[in-house]
Amino acid sequence: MKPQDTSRTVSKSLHQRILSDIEGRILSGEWPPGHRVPFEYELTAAYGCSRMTVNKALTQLAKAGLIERRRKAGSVVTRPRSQSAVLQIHDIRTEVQELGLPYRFELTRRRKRKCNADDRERLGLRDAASVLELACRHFAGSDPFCLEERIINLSAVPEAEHEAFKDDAPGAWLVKRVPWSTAEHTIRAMGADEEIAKALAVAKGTACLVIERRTWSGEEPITLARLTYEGGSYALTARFTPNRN
Amino acid sequence: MKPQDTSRTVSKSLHQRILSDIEGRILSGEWPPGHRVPFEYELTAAYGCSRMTVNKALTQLAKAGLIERRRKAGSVVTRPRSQSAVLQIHDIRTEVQELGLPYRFELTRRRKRKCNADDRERLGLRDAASVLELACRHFAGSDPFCLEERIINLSAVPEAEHEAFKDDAPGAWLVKRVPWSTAEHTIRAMGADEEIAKALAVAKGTACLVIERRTWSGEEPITLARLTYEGGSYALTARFTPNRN
DNA sequence: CAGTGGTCTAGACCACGTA
DNA sequence: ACGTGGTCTAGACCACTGT
Repeated sequence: MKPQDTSRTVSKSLHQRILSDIEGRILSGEWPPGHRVPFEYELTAAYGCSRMTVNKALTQLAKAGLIERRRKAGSVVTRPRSQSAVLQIHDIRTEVQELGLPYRFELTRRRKRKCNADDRERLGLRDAASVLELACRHFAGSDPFCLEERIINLSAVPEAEHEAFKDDAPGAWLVKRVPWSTAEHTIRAMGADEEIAKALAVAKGTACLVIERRTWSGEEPITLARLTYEGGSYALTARFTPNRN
Repeated sequence: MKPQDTSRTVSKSLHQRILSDIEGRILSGEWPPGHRVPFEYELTAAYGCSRMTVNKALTQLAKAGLIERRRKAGSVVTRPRSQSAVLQIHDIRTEVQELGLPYRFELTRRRKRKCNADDRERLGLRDAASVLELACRHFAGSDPFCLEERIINLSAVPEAEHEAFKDDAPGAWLVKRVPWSTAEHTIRAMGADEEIAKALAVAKGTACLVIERRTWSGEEPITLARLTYEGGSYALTARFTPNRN
């Protein structure tokens, strides 16, 4: 591996440049999950530095969860993690199954369109990028559990355009394919309007928990999802240990 | 500084032991905010190791935000951070003032009592520890903004017993004094019952956002807070960049 | 100016896990 | 058994910053 162009990233320390280089290759998809990262001695040769320096970079990447390291076998790029690792939102299928209920979902809307001003503002899209607009209902047993409305940035995830979302719901499908680096959640309570009341089979005005999640890979926006849960049947848990290792 | 007793923490690497030792002194309050951490060369002598090893520990503590490092001046223990650094819940006073509204709060309940079974289960208290039970209304202008119900573990924070909470609301007071290491939030939507409707001056059944926050310092439970906001006027934002530095 | 942290080196030994 | 990562050393030079 040759060091990437680092003309923009001057004045950083060497181990940080090595870290950024590798992180860039992983987030860009050049090194997909399962790809073997060069051994320490290979990086040592590539960057012309000592082993301690590349070790520092690789150790940090491992702590960040981007790679897994094993003696003798070397380091490999990790599969994209579910968001649950950070904010304990499980994949909805898992959530439902942990309640001991059978899970199914149905896709209720699926169309490709140019992004509008609202999308651009909320997801930070540029110009007239294409997005895939989806809606989906998740069921726990025979009851609607969650209403999902989502747009996917097709310039970031072009393969979504021809995906039928038969086996995996859009969220689960994305998590499997796209490594994300930043997620922002906005959470609020809202009385169900007519449309939501109908979709979730609750009375109009019922308190609902609304979670909007925006996800980026590096600087590139990936998806914007709005999940609406009936308030009484759902709570969100987030546990933090600030930055500790 | 002498290395702490590490009989329980065998088989950890040396830099991890150094890190744990210092972290323990900070979280226990033995080294309060502003306290100067020993220089690297002092730790080198105390632990009989090389400078790289203590540097690794101190660098991690700085990344975790427990200490701040400055050349020539050494490292000092950081003031306890507001939770906003992690989950962007600001101190309520700040939240209100950012809306451009005058802030005030009133304490509506304050009593010391033995903890009951419910407290023990929810906060992980042991035996018959004493707790301080508080309730508090926060106002934005003349409108109630948030209802806060809280218990504080008096064995962890004994000085709370004689605190009047005149200038600082209980949450702000705690953040200033107690360094926390872990926080867990549970978030749900709930229709306002009679009591909440009255306290927040909204109609019964209005969708409200309820945040329960449990906080620990190391293993010791500190406080359990329940914050209830009127749904339409409030949203919570959390942004994550998983462990990246 | 002097003292501290930031970074890096060129070695070393060991533990672990795979082959 | 052997190759890799995990850890540590005893130096070094430099940048920053407070005095």
